[in-house]
Amino acid sequence: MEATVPRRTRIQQEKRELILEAALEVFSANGFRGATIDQIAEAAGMSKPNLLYYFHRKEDIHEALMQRLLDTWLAPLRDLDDVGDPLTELSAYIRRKLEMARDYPRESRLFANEILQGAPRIMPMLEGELKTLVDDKAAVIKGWMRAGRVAAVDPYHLIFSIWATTQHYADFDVQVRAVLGTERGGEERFENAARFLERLFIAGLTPKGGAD
Amino acid sequence: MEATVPRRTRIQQEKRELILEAALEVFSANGFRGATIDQIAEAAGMSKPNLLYYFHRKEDIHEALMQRLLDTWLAPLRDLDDVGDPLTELSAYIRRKLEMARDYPRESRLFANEILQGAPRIMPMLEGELKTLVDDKAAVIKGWMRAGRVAAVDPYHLIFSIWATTQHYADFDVQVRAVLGTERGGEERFENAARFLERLFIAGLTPKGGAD
DNA sequence: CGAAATTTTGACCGGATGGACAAACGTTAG
DNA sequence: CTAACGTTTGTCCATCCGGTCAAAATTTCG
Repeated sequence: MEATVPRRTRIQQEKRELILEAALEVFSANGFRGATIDQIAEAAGMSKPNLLYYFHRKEDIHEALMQRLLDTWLAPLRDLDDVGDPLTELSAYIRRKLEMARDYPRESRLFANEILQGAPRIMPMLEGELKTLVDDKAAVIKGWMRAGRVAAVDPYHLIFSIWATTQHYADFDVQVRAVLGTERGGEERFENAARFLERLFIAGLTPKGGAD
Repeated sequence: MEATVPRRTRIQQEKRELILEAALEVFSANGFRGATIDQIAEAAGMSKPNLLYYFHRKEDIHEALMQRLLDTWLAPLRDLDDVGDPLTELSAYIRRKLEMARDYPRESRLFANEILQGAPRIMPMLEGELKTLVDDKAAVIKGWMRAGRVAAVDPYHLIFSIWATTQHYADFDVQVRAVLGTERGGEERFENAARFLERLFIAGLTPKGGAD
């Protein structure tokens, strides 16, 4: 009797890992339908039947990828904590999200692809886990607002705008680069973005005088 | 001798229109590779060979769609004008962009799909027409900043963040709905978003005291 | 070593899909 | 009426792609 998820051998573990890494590359660049099993197999350095020995269906790969990514992806929001200075806490959240867009653009695009297509494969997670988490954190932010420590705005749309602005640098990367050009579009664009976003949100969230 | 783009008959005009409308629906929902000519033909109420009589290749449809959409899509930014109050001007821009996300979500998703895949078919436009336009408007905004009429921030990232936040409500619509739930996710979500975004950007752009 | 279990692969299948084509249909004008 | 032109469709083809299968290669373990 083993644990709930007993990956057989060490080879299985490694090969599944290899496949998921390759699949992340291919899915994020081409979307689910645009990606082919052959592409993933080649990127993973194995034959198609061999890949299908580890994941029986294309959708299984995608599902496994999603499952693992959701935790990583939502971690920054989970870490948004009630203790500490609200503005510092929110600043840190924005910075972490932007760092994730910079360091894990494939993950961001994978999600974006899935959502754009109507989230056919992760809708239950959106309505369940994600909604619960956001409701929870929105309540935390609302608490700060009631205490006058943060300007009173809609916490849901605040979270949406943080997602949108940060993930933009991963999802729309080619557009950002094209517009900034070769000189201004180097790696320093993330620092400039960080500076801008920090300023934008801090200004928008700093409570007015001593109202309420 | 006709004009540069002489659509032969009136029937041709109408049918091409019909096809592009259907293609917008199908491409925006499934992406380029995910969309099939059969789907588009069915949505347009004609047979596949008939459709191919008007557009010889699938890519031709996509290209025609893009061409026509770019003008509409960039119109709000083009209208950003040097005259008038800067904050009012920028507010109007944000509002118009959000209205477009509400009224033309398919167009937004079509672009998002294309950019996400690396913009293989519109890269020249991004580096040419789009970059020129943004450079132009960034200069206008910079002028406002030099005059102390708007807080000094990076105008490029300002534009990116306006794009990101507004288009988010079209591109990530299902996620927004899922998180807001059935009650808060009705049509009033756009009004709430407008209120929030207006406040966020106005706060971020209002110049400090009377510095400089 | 050698049998059993695991892993890998070449060959193949069926359905989907982009596209070609010629024949049929309709419309217009002499 | 009928020739000419524009439009529509049924049929077909080649390729791609997800997935199967049996056999071969490799690893594991007694």
